[in-house]
Amino acid sequence: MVRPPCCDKVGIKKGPWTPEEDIILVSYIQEHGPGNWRSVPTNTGLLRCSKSCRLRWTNYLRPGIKRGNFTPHEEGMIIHLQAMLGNRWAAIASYLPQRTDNDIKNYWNTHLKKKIKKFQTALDSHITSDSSPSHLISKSYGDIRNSYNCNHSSVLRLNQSCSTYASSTENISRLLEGWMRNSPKAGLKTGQENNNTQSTQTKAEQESCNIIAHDELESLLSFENLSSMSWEKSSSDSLPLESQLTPTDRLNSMAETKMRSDNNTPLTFLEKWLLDEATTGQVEELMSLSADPSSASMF
DNA sequence: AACGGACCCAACCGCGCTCTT
DNA sequence: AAAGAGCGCGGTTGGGTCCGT
Repeated sequence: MVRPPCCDKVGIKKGPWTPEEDIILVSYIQEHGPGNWRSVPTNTGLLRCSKSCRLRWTNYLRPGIKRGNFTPHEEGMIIHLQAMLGNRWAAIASYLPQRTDNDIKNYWNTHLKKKIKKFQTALDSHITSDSSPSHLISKSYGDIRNSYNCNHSSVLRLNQSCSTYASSTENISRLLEGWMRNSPKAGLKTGQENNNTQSTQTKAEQESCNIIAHDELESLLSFENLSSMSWEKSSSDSLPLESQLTPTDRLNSMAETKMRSDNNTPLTFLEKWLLDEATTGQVEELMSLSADPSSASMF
């Protein structure tokens, strides 16, 4: 079936979205809700194809999106889910409701892939010289679990507090803020400003965060390489179906799953892992653990 | 200050799936 | 059952920014 790309039509605009376009799109979606993308350009007068509108909404304007500054916990989740699911970014993103698949994909391609490659090289050379003591492996496993528990808790909090359109208003106000500055590059700046608004971290702080993340990554991957293979398949087998759910559906599903677990109904290993909140209180301990170079380094 | 390469990310492209007619 | 339309997903790219020289 050969179809001309919708964006090839004459009069369809390409390139970066302007704040004006963003406001039009957000206003329209606030009024009519997301969906029926075909009608969006027609009804709004936007010179964009439906696909472009959908992408702009889902990857940028949608409420509740967190941009930049991936936490070590998020990194851990992405790395592990990627190992289980492969490059199924939408499925991975469904476990991180605040993140878009595009964001995760970009982060993977620009940061994590390199880190893993670098680490793999180090691991290869390490394996040839020495083997990892088992107590360190199990400690590492505990770290990852805590990491997930922390993230899961925050996800649940997000779900409880997330008010879709209130948050969208916040997006618009941020857009307007950028627009009012009337910069010649306002359209391109918006994203950066959103980033900056949400993050007060300095470059140095981000760097130090990256170091922590890398330490955690190392312990994570040591587990990945040495301990996870046996359950990987059974876990992933159950995931594709779940991945079709929206983040909200998933959270509800996870809550239900937790209830099932209370009734001793079998869970997948991943579900158990994600939902076991018995050690949630150890999150702070984990954070100090992650920041402590002596505890993070296995080598 | 100027330049060039590296990096990052928003946006686009193309494929495949699902739903409708 | 077949064709077309709409949508979602993953891969890729263009251009802006950062950073070292």
